[in-house]
Amino acid sequence: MKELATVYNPAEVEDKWYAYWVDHKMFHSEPDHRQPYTIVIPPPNVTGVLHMGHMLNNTIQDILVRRARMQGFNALWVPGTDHASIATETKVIKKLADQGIKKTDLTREQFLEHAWDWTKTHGGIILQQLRKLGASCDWDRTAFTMDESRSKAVVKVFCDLYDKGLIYRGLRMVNWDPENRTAISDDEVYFVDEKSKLYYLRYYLADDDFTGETGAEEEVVHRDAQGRRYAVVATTRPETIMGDTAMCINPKDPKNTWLKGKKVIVPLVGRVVPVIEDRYVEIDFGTGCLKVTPAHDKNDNMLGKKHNLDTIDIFNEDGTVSEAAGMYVGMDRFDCRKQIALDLEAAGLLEKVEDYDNKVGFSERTKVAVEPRLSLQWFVNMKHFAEISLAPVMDDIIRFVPEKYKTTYRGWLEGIQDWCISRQLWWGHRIPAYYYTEPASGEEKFVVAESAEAALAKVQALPGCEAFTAADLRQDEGALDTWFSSWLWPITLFDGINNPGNPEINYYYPTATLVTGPDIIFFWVARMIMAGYEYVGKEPFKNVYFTGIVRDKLGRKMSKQLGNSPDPLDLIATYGADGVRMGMMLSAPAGNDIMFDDQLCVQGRNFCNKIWNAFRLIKGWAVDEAAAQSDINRQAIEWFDARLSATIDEINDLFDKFRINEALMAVYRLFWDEFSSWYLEMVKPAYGSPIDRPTLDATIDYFDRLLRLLHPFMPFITEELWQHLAPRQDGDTIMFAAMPEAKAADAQLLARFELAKEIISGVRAVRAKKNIPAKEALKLNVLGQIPADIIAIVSKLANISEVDQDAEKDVAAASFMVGTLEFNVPLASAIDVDAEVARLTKEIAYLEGFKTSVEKKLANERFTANAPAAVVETERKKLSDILQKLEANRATLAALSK
RNA sequence: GGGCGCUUAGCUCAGCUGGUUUAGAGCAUCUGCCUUACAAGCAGAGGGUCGGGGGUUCGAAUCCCUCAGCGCCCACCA
Repeated sequence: MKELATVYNPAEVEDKWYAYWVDHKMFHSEPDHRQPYTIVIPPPNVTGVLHMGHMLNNTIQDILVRRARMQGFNALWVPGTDHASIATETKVIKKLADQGIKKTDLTREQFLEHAWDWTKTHGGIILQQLRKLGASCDWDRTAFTMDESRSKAVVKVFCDLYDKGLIYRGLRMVNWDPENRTAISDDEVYFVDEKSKLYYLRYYLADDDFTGETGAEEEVVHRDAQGRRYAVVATTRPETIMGDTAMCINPKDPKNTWLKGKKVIVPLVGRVVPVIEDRYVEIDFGTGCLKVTPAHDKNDNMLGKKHNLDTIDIFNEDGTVSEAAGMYVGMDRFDCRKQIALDLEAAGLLEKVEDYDNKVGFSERTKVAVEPRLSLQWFVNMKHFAEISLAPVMDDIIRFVPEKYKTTYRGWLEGIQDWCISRQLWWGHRIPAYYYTEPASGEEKFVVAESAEAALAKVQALPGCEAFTAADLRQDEGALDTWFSSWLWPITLFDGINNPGNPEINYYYPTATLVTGPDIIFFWVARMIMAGYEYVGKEPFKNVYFTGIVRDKLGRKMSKQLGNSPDPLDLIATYGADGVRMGMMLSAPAGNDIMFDDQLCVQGRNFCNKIWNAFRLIKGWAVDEAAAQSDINRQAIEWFDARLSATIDEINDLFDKFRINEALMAVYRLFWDEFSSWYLEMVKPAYGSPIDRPTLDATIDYFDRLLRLLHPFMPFITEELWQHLAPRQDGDTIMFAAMPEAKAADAQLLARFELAKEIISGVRAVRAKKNIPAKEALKLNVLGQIPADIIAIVSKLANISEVDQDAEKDVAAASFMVGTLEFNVPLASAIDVDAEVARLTKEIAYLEGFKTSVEKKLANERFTANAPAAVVETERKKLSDILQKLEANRATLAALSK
């Protein structure tokens, strides 16, 4: 290896090693005799670009999969993309609009051609970006939710569920997105608090039979100047009055009793509608009168069904007013609201307008206000699926990390609604339902089949339909919800639907861990569990690790509008992929949002540099084959061996708990503090001197093991250094080097070294305080005894020329204590008596306070009687230690004061 | 409206089946060092009484109640 720069340059190594891994197919997996460890990527939108959320998510997956690979598992991480029906279709429509093309001007085939073009142009960019991050995906297996294999499976599942009676078609109130002109599921709607208006409208009594006599009802009846009676209805949506087919009151509402059995006139529209009674109406809201528009409100629809009301759909698919409304035809719903308010006002039918805070549902994709709309859609009956998917999560067969999401999951399953899976979109899996006209009745009927041919065969088998041709069948125009393909992802990646029980699905399924955000726990996680049990009979994954949301350091969600989201590729260019990965992981406990700050990447980059320089040091050592190993070196090796084992235990435990950020911190400290600051300083030969062979070999071995521990977190720098640490051959890689395992660590040995470290720090503190250069050797007096086998190490690292055990107190010396042991450092210059006195006085005051609290505790009979013996014993030990320390400090103080 | 979670050093977080020397880590800060691995560094130091209040207990950051603030999820009040 050539001369190494003092600063690590990631740009020089990252692409090189990624290409090496790919060229050697090191990410590729085939079933074999080893235990599998499978991760399926949450497929990003095919036309998406990498954002910080992906960075976090994929870094975690890569860490898990690389670690498993090194632990001897047959690790596989399958990549792929999602066709993202609505999102992609929206983008394509927008792009076409820029070219002056309207979707409605195109045929389905023409539109799909544009969509595929778009997909091919922008598709997979994100997968290229993942390579920069170091993602060790098996690219040979890259899948797409709309490729042939996945599409076939989706259709097969649809037909299967239909045959099982779990999919049905029905006229239902759905959430309608007028922008994309499609139904969307409940989960794709988000609610926003809006300052809106509450309009109070007059509904005059039809056939007012008022005789002029006033009765008890007088005070609650509204009359206009002519004495005509009317009811007042409060609504936020006056534009829907054309769809009113009733007015509803609560039968127990005393102030509206006079309306019972009456008919009222819908303002402006002039339609006479009945007053119905239903307990659903809140007496205290508004006037207690509710206008009922069965076509445009979920609850009104429920009322309509219950009371047999007409349903008048007054909106077109795009949210404009329809012919059926009879007025304002063609006007946009929101323009109509403004206009109708003006017209009502002019007609004297608007009582008043109040400010009102309410929630409005918006389409997640198009950000357009959702319109409740009655339409024929396809649904999955979820009751069955809820039943098969609850227990495995509650019983931890599928483990959720963090656990709190089990509650969320249960809550959703318990209140589950049928899943609307049809979308009036073209980009997606087309619904395999085929319509035909039944000759006998002239009614439209349909069959569900996996192909047009199969559908035709089915129809031809029906009486009177024998002569049907393909031209007599018309396939459903709609497509399926994207999640209807995603929920099969862990199965279809191994062809488990088309080819059940094949060797791949048997081997790789169930997968190990799913890493995803809690925002799609219902959309995706829950449904994969359902599909897993339905189609494989087994859980799709054993663990689900929910990541948090990546926020900026001010806690704001990263967004394009705010411009607070860094470009991941820029970050990688600046800090290196390893540095960025580390920055992401340093503050990412499972399920907690992470406050991302470039500073974290700086820390990651600095750590790379630290590793780099430790390597430079070791590689720079000359070896003396004949030299004997010193005691210091032998002890340092023994100690680090124990230290390493203890940390490996800790790391394993942390990984079991998915506390990955803490595992990283443990390796970080192991490398930086224990290895670099302590171990290397212990064995480092004097400048220009060679090192002995056994120590060099041991050090290289430790470095190798540390690189392996670090590799899942920082794949590039570890591969680079591992390659140069020892002679390697083409095809060698740290990726498959075994993850170091722990041996039993000698606790006493570790304790002895902790004491040595504290003594060394004590001496260094004296130096710092007295401004004594490190080069100047000092003498150390121990007022007692320290283990003989740490003397040499203390001497080397603290630059001590002589250690005097059982020494007498030296008043002129600087002193410090480690535990109850006192140390004196004789100084050439006089010590600062005033400063020492002040220090000791402070220390004594502290110990006195401490002593009092412990004594109080021990004097309490109820404490000594009730507390466990061990606890009382530690309190006694505490007290005796305090007394010893007090005595030592007091003696020093007394001597100084003489 | 219901449910869940959070509030510990300047920042981000551990600790919370109550007791392990009157709370730990990383970063940041301060002081001194360009000591031939690393100034993207080395050595040393300071800093919190655990959101407020009440309770249980011999003993509480750790359990209970309550108040306040923050966040998330679910829900058909027009």
